[in-house]
Amino acid sequence: MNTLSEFVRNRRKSLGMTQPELAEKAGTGLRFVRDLEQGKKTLRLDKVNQVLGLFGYELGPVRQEREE
Amino acid sequence: MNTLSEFVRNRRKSLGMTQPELAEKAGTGLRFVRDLEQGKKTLRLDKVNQVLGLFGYELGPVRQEREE
DNA sequence: TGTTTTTATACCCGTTATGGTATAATTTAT
DNA sequence: ATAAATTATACCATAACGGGTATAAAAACA
Repeated sequence: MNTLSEFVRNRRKSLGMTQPELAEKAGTGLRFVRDLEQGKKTLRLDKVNQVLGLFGYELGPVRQEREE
Repeated sequence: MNTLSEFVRNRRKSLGMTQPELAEKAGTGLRFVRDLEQGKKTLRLDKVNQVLGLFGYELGPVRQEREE
């Protein structure tokens, strides 16, 4: 389904972090981290990259996944 | 450098489309397509995906490129 | 079971992305 | 070279993202 939100949540948990901790380290608001993990589609690119950067990742074009 | 903007521009040109044509097919504004190809960092995720979808792509987490 | 921690939802509000339009700059073609 | 097509830049208006806060729900734990 939504690989991005799942990716963030899995990475965060595998590092033993809470949402507030992730938001603090990424320099974003807590609300944003929650929207991200909830699969909100209208997020801003730079904010998402702030979070992914903590994991050594960033947003880039990938082949479309099958929709659900 | 900015793989996303380069990706869009290359795909668009390889399909022989102009920016207005791409915007029209993607259902976004022309200004957005221009911002995208210019490497604007604060774009909205869903809008970028509207464009990438035309090429069978979408945004997803990828390993970070060297910033240089 | 009850308590604590974590996550989800709801609200207000400042900031800003987007779309549209117009104009300038650049590229391409003749 | 000039002319046409394409792309870049600038401005305005509206919608909505993100931050903050408070509360509710859920999960984790003893």
